[in-house]
Order: sequence, then structure tokens, then C-alpha cells
Amino acid sequence: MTRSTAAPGRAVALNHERTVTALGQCPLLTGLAREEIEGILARSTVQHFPAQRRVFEEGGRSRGAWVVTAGRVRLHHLMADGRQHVGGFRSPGSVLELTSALDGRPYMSTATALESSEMVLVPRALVSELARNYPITVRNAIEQLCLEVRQRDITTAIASLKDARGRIGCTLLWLATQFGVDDGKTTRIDYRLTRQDIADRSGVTIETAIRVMSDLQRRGIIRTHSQIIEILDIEKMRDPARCEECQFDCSVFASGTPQLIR
DNA sequence: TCATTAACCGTCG
DNA sequence: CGACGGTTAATGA
Repeated sequence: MTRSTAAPGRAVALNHERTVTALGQCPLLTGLAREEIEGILARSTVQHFPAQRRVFEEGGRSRGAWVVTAGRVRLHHLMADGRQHVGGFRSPGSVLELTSALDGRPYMSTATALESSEMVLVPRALVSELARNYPITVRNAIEQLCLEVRQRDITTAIASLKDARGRIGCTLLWLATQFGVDDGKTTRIDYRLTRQDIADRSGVTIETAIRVMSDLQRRGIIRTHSQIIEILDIEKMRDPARCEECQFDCSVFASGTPQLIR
């Protein structure tokens, strides 16, 4: 066999390895052995999506739970005026639409690939079967659904904040809990986001998002570089977001943070 | 395509 | 009235 055929074969094997690893990192499957993950993958379908392609749509019949195994995904609702309300962003290891997979009702939001992404669709039947065969997955599912409920509270908090400063501040702080990487003094949101993404997550126009973020940069509270946002002063960020009077569990400072939704 | 700025305008406290 | 934020347009990277 020539080198030209052997090399792609090895690439496929490596790719499979990465898919298995990412699938194993899915919170639903925590505690399962490698062979069990392999078995689940064997009975699931792997699909690839180019940037901007829809993975599934709100209202569509649930075929199962989706697990992000590569790339990045945006969850959102399409609104009548053409704007999007973004519910959240996901990265490898995330499970999407577990609720729909469990109750068989339609998908609750639309998912769009932000970049070339790989998704594993775990069929509904298999999700039920997992619950029967591996009690740990029931615990995992409960844990995951609790996290999703809590995140929904954050979304509510963002929407209920009165002004744009507060909404964008709350959005950035939440993103910091989800994707934040502590660089000693500052926190970097390790997830590329356009101004439009921030605006859609905050419920404001892109111009307003820019207006507010430019001001935050002038005041030395944040710094941005090629779609990566760094929070330089979390205290001052909490101020416009009015974190003190917020009843939701965003907990930017929480040490021993529970597993977050990736 | 993404980011930024500015002028303008309606809403609301 | 004046702050705020959406709309529109122009421009730069």
C-alpha cells in the first residue's frame, strides 16, 4: 500500500479518536467506560456542518440529543423582524436539546454552526436505553437539566435588565463564567464572538453593542482583540450589570465552580 | 465581512 | 428637556 492511501487512513483514525474523546466529555455520558462510549457512537450518526449551516430548527421533531464533538454552535430563536435572540453558545462536549430527546417534543431552539463543526446525533431510542442500562446517565441527565434551567434564569436576568449597559455587562459576565480563562489578573473569554453575537445575546442592536463596548474599552474595563474579549476589571463590570441585586446564580467569583455548559 | 462612528429621531422619565 | 437606544449611512480594516 502506498503512502498516499495510508496517510488518509491514519487521519480518519485520529479523527475517530477525537470524536470519541469529545463524546466522552459530554456531561450526559460522564462515568461511562471508553468501550461504552464507543458503543454509543457506533449507534449514533456523525454529521459535519460548515459554518453558518443550521444543525436543527426550533419546532422541528426531535430525532435525539446532539453532542458537539468539534467546532462551535450558537443556539438561538429566529424572530419575526429578522433579528435573532441568542440563547447561548456551545463548544465540544456540549449536549444540545437533551430535553427534547427525553420528552420527544419539538426542538426548543435553532442551532447554527459558527464554524465548521462536527455533531453526533444520539437517537432518542438510545437515550432512553442508556437510562435503563446505565443509572449514572439518569443522574447525569438530571444534573444537566438543572444546569440548563439555571442558565435560562441568566437569560431571563439579561432580558429583564433595564438598560443596554446592564444587559451587555451581564452577557459578558456570564460568558466569562462559561468560557473564562483566568490569566492571573484578567479573565479572557476563550470563545470568538462578533459584535453581532454579543448584540443578539444581549437583545440590543449591533451599534449599541459597539457603543457600550467601546465605552467599556475606553474606561479600561475590557479589552478586545480579534473577537476575543478580555475582562480587565470584573468589579467595574459588575457595576452596570447590577450583580448585587441579581437573584440568579451567575457566580463569577465562585470557586469550585460546578461543571458549566460548554 | 466585521467594526466603528456619527447624525438623526422617537420614546420615556 | 435630556438620556437612551434604534435607524441609517458612510467609512475603514
